Amino acid sequence: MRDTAGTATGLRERKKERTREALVDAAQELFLRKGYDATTIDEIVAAVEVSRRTFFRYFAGKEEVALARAMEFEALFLDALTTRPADEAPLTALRRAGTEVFARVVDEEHDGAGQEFLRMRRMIEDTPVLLAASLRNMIELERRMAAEIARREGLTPGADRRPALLVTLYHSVMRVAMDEWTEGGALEATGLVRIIEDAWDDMGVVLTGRWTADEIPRA
Amino acid sequence: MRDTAGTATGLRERKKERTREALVDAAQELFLRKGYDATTIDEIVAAVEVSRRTFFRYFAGKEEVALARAMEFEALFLDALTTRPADEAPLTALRRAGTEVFARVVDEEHDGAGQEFLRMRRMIEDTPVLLAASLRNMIELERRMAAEIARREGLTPGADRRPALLVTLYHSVMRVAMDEWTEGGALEATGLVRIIEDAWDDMGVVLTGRWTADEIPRA
DNA sequence: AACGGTATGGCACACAGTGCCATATAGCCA
DNA sequence: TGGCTATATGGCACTGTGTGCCATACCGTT
Repeated sequence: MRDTAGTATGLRERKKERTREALVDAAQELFLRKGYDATTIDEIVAAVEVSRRTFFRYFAGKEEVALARAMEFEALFLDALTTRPADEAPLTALRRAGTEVFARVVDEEHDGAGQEFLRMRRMIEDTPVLLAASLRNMIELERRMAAEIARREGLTPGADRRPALLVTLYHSVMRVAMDEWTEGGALEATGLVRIIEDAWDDMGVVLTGRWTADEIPRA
Repeated sequence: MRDTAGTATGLRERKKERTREALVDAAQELFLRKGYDATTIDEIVAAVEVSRRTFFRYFAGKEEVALARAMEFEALFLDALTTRPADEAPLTALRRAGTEVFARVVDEEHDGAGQEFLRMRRMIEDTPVLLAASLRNMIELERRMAAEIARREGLTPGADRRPALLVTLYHSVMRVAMDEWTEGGALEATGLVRIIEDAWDDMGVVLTGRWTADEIPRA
């Protein structure tokens, strides 16, 4: 998940990139070992030998450094969606972009990346302020994805609510599936794939099946 | 939306309740007038003539006092769901509980309650930290609602994922509908009802219609 | 080699939030 | 009525986050 922006050009740029990565890595290590709240910014900057003031020039706050990797993931996801073939149906493009990026981040990279990914997710989920911020990021990602779906379908941005509904539906299913997967402590990606497919089937049943009352009720 | 917990018994209890209400009201007035970030806790407690230390005995922080009314609303919603007739289908119970509580809070009460409700929603949506916290509250509400749905359907709590999917689907549709309603600046509840129904129809199309690729894709 | 833009460091400060202890007061019992 | 006890409150000191301001060091360029 490193070097997302590609190779830096100047010496200054490279140093900045290294400092930023060092801060994220040191912060994550501390967060996972001591917990988010128990970790102070002073400890993070001490580990990287950077001043406190400099930290705030790289990140707006503690939240941002904690969610840095997650935000990179979201950026990759959005990129993958943008580069999906135009003839794919919206939901198909969404799902394939998701699995594509997920596989690239978790399976690939150095071993243990999947483990760290899962541990970070657990920590975020267990830290109220991080959970809140990550949900806010999700909403923002949904907005951008909906805009992209609208673009690729040739719809005028705010006129059709279907892109927004599709994207939020996708994230809803994914969240329920991820919760179930995480809760089960399962680590194998194949288990997650199965859960996701079952969840989509269940969602179909929930919205259209007899379980809701033979039809979508009119209030 | 006041006196949610019913009439207080002792003199002490009543005074506490009055202090709490005064703090919420003063805070909301300041937040709406000056903005959330620009309002300090010192200003809030000065308006109610209470010490800073006391404030933190009523609320865990600034966020909590800002979202106090929203949390009361959520509690009412959950209550309404719990008292819905058992023969209603889950989604029907959910939608009727929602409209019921919404009508009670916005239409009823003193005039202008709808206006204030809308202004607070806008402020929360425009204040990053409040938006984040309110989304976290939503997730928590979803959990409790899913548990209630599971209970009324006689399902073993963690075994079936349909309650979770149904509840998150409901909130997804409502969020898209509310966004659209708020954005349009519409104030009439009838407009919202129409948007909600249309959104449900669109969601049906999105999940099952040809727009997604003639079927739910298999990854 | 000198210059200009930029990254950094070191304050000082405002504000949120917490722990501790002293004081005041409601509720209760003799 | 008078006193006792539990509880609510206020005051204070302290930690930690986040920001504005200015001096300094360094990269990149001419």
